[in-house]
Amino acid sequence: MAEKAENSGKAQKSRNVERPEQSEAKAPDSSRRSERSRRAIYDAALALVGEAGYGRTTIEGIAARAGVGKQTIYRWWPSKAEVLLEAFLERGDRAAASDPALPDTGDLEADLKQVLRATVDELTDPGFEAPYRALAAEGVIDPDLGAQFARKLLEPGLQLYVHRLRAAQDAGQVDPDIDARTAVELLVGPLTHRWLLRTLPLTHAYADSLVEYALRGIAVR
Amino acid sequence: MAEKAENSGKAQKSRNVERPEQSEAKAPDSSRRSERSRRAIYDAALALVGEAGYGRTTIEGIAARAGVGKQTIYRWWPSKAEVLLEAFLERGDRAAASDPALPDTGDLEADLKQVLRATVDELTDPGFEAPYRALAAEGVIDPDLGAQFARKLLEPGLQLYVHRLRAAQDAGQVDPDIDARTAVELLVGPLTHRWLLRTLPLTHAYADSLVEYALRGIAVR
Amino acid sequence: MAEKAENSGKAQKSRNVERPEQSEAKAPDSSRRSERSRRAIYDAALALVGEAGYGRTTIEGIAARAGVGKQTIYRWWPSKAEVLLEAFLERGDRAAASDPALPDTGDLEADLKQVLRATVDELTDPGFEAPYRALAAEGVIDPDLGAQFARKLLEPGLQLYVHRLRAAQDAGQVDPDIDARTAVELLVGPLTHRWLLRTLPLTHAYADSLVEYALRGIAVR
Amino acid sequence: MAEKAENSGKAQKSRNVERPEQSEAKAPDSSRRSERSRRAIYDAALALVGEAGYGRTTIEGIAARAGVGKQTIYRWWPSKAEVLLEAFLERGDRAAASDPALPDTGDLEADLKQVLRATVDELTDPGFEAPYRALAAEGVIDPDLGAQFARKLLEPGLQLYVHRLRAAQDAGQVDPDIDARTAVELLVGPLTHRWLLRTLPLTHAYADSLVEYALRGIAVR
DNA sequence: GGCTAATCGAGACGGTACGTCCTGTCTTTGC
DNA sequence: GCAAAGACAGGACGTACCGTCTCGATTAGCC
Repeated sequence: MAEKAENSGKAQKSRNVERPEQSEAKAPDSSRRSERSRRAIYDAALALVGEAGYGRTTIEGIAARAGVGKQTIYRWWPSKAEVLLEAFLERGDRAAASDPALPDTGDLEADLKQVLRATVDELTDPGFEAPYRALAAEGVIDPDLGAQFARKLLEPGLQLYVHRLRAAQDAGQVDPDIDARTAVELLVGPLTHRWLLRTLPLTHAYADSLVEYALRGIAVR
Repeated sequence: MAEKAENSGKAQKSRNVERPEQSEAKAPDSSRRSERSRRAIYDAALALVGEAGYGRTTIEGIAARAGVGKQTIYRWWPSKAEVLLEAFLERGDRAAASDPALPDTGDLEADLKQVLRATVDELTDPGFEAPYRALAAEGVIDPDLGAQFARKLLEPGLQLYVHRLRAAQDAGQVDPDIDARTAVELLVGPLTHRWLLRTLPLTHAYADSLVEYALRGIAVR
Repeated sequence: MAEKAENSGKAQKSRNVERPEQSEAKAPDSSRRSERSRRAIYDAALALVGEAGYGRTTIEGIAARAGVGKQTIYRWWPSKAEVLLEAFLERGDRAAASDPALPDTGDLEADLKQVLRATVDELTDPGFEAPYRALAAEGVIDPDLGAQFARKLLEPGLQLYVHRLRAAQDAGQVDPDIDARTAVELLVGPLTHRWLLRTLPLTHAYADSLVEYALRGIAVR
Repeated sequence: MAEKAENSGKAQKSRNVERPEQSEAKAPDSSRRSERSRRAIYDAALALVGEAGYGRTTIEGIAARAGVGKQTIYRWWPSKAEVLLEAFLERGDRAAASDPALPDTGDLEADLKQVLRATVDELTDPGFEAPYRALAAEGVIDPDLGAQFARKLLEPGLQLYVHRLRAAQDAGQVDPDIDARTAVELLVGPLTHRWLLRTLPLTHAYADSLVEYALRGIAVR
């Protein structure tokens, strides 16, 4: 506990990192930004969250570990959470780029089971879990950050499922009247539910059951 | 964001709220506890979380608003999150007690749609949402609190669904080989997913779709 | 150089250390004040000013050296300068108490020469000089502090001279029409001038000359 | 209070403003110096010290107000105090040049009273007082700056008094055995004392008294 | 009259200290 | 002996400046 001052409301979020040309007040000049510092901050942030947890990770701590002045963090990010989000995206882009699509062997059930099992493994991987949980939790509270979290981190992954299901619909394996997006959530929603809320253990068997039940729900009648 | 010092790990300090008699060091005598202060603290905590958000709610603030010494809070709760959890339980017990079971009209689909729609309404009710989100987020990060959150707040509700589904199985409306618990998560998982992660709006139509898809998945073949 | 934020204008000076009963806003309860911390802060402040100079002495440094939280300093003093002023007074009270009057051997010139020579020695004593200069300089800039400096530190000493001169007037050694106070300043003004402004070295010979010239100026005609 | 980092000691850094040709490292080429910037900096420095006080005047503030880069200040001056000192000298040179000698009507007492009264007026003139006090205070703490302050600002003025007194000695109005320099300090020392240390108000009447007492002290016997 | 080198405005950088806020502990006083 | 009150050591917050460094863009002074 013991959070000090939620920045919600300050709202200079998403300031000008992406659109530096239209700022009204006092935008830093991103063309002169130190790439070295940016990377060092990402590394320090991810490392500290992994070691100490989100709540015990401080901006001062990140700055010190990165060998950077505090102002360099405050200049470019509006909050600790956004530092972590960008750090995560930077890392995630590589992962996403390396495997841009879900497998399609023609056997939808086998493909989905494989992917959901892999997701279970990822969500229980210690190195991945800590910062991801931290971000998710922060997004639960802060609508602004939550929206970014969903859009930048979650949606790209969900769209892969949507494409795979549409392919299955085209192949006549899934009811064409089904909304693919809702069907995707039928799969990943329960998984996320167990992971976030810790109601029951997250296992491969559970992943398999979900695929089976969900596919029955969306099968061609 | 901007939480200061996560209590993660510190939380399992004494836990003598529930078992004050076996404590090792110096348990306060709960028989002399001020009921007046306890209630005032709950009220203040819920009010402040609603007004300022979880992160901007402080123990000092709760104490001041409740007209109570800080030590009175530290004496009886190990963390800000647990104060809020108990405050919520206190309030929720009344709600749960007032309506202890899901409706059973014989029409499973109609019953579930009604309940899920009501859940959607509850999750988007401003007075309810703020502290509930705060607790959920805290539980996402803190395994200890998360376990309590799941056990005390979530499970009782989920069990109502399980009972209703078992009744439907007994009535031959649902495949008897289906695991009722997993089926429940097929319903509430996606709902929770949208609520927590804000991927898409949470609507009655979505609740209806979930019921339809899920029921097809668990229907008698 | 590089002073950061002069407190002039903030003006919550002389808050309630002396009159804790009439405060309007949020006066700390001085009856519960830690004597231990107070003394440690005085010691640390004087030591640091002596070692590093006034400008390089920081509140954080004083707090750290005294083993005290910063807030304990901010709670009781409005500025670094006032900490030092009180530290100095605490020390000075003992000195003043030990020798409450100027010598009176009947020979005014000899008495004054002795006292002024002693003053020269004091003003050039390294341990005494650093904090005294620091306070004087701060008082030069800050009218509020300067007034306190004059009233609490300077005036008591000047009054000793006034009494001695009045005794000399009563003894017929000094023109009774002379204003004793002005005569005192004729003696100590030039001394202070050389010390503060460093125009020329401060020596016993200079002290003697001042006494001679000044006594000629106020002698019985 | 709240000065941040006194530059004491750092001040003798390069001093290449006056001797740019012998520097060891990399002296800036003063022939290419921007006169425009130099004046703008002086103006900004004096204005800010007058408006906000010495402690709240920052190098960044001077640069911003002067429309100048920070480095332009750091390139040519070793400290904030020296900027102010030079700004003052620039202004003072004009004043000194316009009236290079004390009046000599033959009536020493009248001449001195006139000059001391004028000094009193100057020292209480708001526009003059703020930066002059600031410099004096800085010189009280920083020996290096204090020496410059005395040599460049004070001594020229004091020498005018010395010359006038020597003239009076030659005219047989003052004891020829008196040290003129000490006699000058007998006059201006007490005045400065009251001004710097704020013991009592600085008035024309006080100036007159000082002249009278001092002249009696140095009169021909 | 073009070349070149240094100064210029600008401002990002690694730092330090600020003064505030809150933590969790401890002590005093009253009930 | 719990409670209200609040002082305490500690530590992070976000801000303000420090003095250094690095960017183009003038702008000399020398060819």
